[in-house]
Amino acid sequence: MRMSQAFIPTEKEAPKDAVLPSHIYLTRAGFIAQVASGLYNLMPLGKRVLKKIETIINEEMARAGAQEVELSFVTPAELWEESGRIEKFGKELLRFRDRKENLFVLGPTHEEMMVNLVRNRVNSYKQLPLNLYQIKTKFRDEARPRFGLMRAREFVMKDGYSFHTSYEDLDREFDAMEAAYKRVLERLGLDFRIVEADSGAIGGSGSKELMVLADSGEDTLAVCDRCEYGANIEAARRSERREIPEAPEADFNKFATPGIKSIEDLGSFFHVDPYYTLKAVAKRAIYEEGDEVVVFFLRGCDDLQEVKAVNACGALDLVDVSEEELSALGLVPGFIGPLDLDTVRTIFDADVKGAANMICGANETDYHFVGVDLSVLPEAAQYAALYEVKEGDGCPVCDGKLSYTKGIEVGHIFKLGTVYSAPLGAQFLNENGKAEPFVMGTYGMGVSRLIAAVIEQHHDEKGCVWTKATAPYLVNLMISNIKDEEQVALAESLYASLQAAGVDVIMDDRKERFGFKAKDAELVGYPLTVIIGKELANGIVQFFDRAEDTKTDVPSSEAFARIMEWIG
RNA sequence: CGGGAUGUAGCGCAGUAUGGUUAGCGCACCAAGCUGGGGGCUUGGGGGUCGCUGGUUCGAGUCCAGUCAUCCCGACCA
Repeated sequence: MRMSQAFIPTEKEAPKDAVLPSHIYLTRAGFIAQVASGLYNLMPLGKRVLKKIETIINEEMARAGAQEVELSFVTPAELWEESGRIEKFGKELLRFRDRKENLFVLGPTHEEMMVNLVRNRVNSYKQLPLNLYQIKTKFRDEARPRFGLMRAREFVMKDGYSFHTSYEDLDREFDAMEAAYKRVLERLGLDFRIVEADSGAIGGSGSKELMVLADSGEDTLAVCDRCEYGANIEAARRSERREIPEAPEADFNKFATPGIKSIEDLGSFFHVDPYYTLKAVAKRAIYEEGDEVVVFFLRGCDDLQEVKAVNACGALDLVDVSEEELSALGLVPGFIGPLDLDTVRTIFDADVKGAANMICGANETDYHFVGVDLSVLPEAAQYAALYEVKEGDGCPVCDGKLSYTKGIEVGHIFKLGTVYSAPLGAQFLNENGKAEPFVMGTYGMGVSRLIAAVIEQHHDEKGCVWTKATAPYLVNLMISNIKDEEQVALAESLYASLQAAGVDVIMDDRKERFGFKAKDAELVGYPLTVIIGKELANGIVQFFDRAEDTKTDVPSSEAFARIMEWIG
């Protein structure tokens, strides 16, 4: 491409609405242009990057034996009613009627559509397993689109679905997809982590997220400093505690604790480690039908992880409860304890099961119990992991320590089982001629989000720094002075040779000054800019490596060979 | 959906408090010339329903009401 003819509208100033580096630079460098909230046009450079990512995904999917399809973007609402998700997805589903008044939705994800495609077409175990995917525009009417391509309403996603006769076979495919996704991200040149994730209300036995590590990531991850373990904070686990504080000596007793409501105060009042105090967190659990107050108990040194709490009580959501509501249930905020507490549902963190020497609220204003042995709790008490992992906690798989980092979720794979196939009646006949629902897996990857993720991870104060695999053009031939015939001649010759060699090359043949072109090259972020300028008089051109931010002199006669060598 | 802010040329902004010539500035754009290694200079140009609707007024970018849009914080996010 000749830059003099290219549509690459770069801008000196960032749009005032942009906050994230990816949003700022992709806009300034002429990759994307916003149309409305959460809607973006991709300009030529943006489209080229998208295609590169798509190509890599397609190659890895082909290698993994998945087949590409393309499902219609507009999907009949009946399918969503059939699966029951039309309510669940709520306002994120953009609905509309056609001229015959039939209701449709713009697909936010395509489980229903894919199951619908396969059911009644695949009806024998002999036709399984099957892995179908597409790379397609999706639409989710997000309550709050933001961060440019990172959280847009319309976006491009690779979504794959696999169909199996058994959970064992699903496990095999799940692992294969994890490996394939890993290769995709490695090829893109990204620093990432595959982490354990919350499966959400959908359930399923396994769920992993692919996280590109970047400070601007919206997810908090707990990662091990020694091994590969990583998990979304919502699902993170830790090893058994090794250092248990010395236990306070006290017989069971009721103690006056005037005004001592917080764990911190309680600890200093009794001079005990918060480990031996019992924290009570009351929430209102919202169910599909009805709601109730649930009190979660955990050690004072731990904090409640809300997603784990939601899963533990099977609620759709947890909301805060007012002190008045608690009082109405006979609960005394600041003094809530588990003993003889039968007016509300309670759930205990597994770590307090059978704990002794505990201090807990007495369900009476200004009183706590000391020397409590929680083995007195009824057999039927519910225990679950409720704690949130903290930095410094032990890794659950090795001797390492966990620390927090931020990640951008660019992929999510999980084992669906029969969650969709059963309600949608998608079945096959097994070896015994008996009908069974497909066992399914689903594998998503945010393709347009990956464009932003690359820049979040690879940029500096001057602009984008594309990786070799994602760059819109790998090599930029910059003619310093377009009036210099010698410079033009060399550039033209290199341009032709590189094109013939199949290299993605662009030539800056604009009638602009050196500085302008240099700034532009840095902003757009071509991995290699070959500066053909005044040094050519001495037989020298310069290689500007964007990622390394270095300039290297190269004899002009060796330019082509050295470019090919640089590409590798 | 709660809280906050902003809409003036393609982009970034001033002007609005206290209504009053022809609505300004920088960048970008067009023309000519100079310049040619870090977004260069000079001269001359083009480009505006001041988000929209209604109201107050002799007169509204400016005041009032409504409305739409966009962004930020939070809630939400298979």
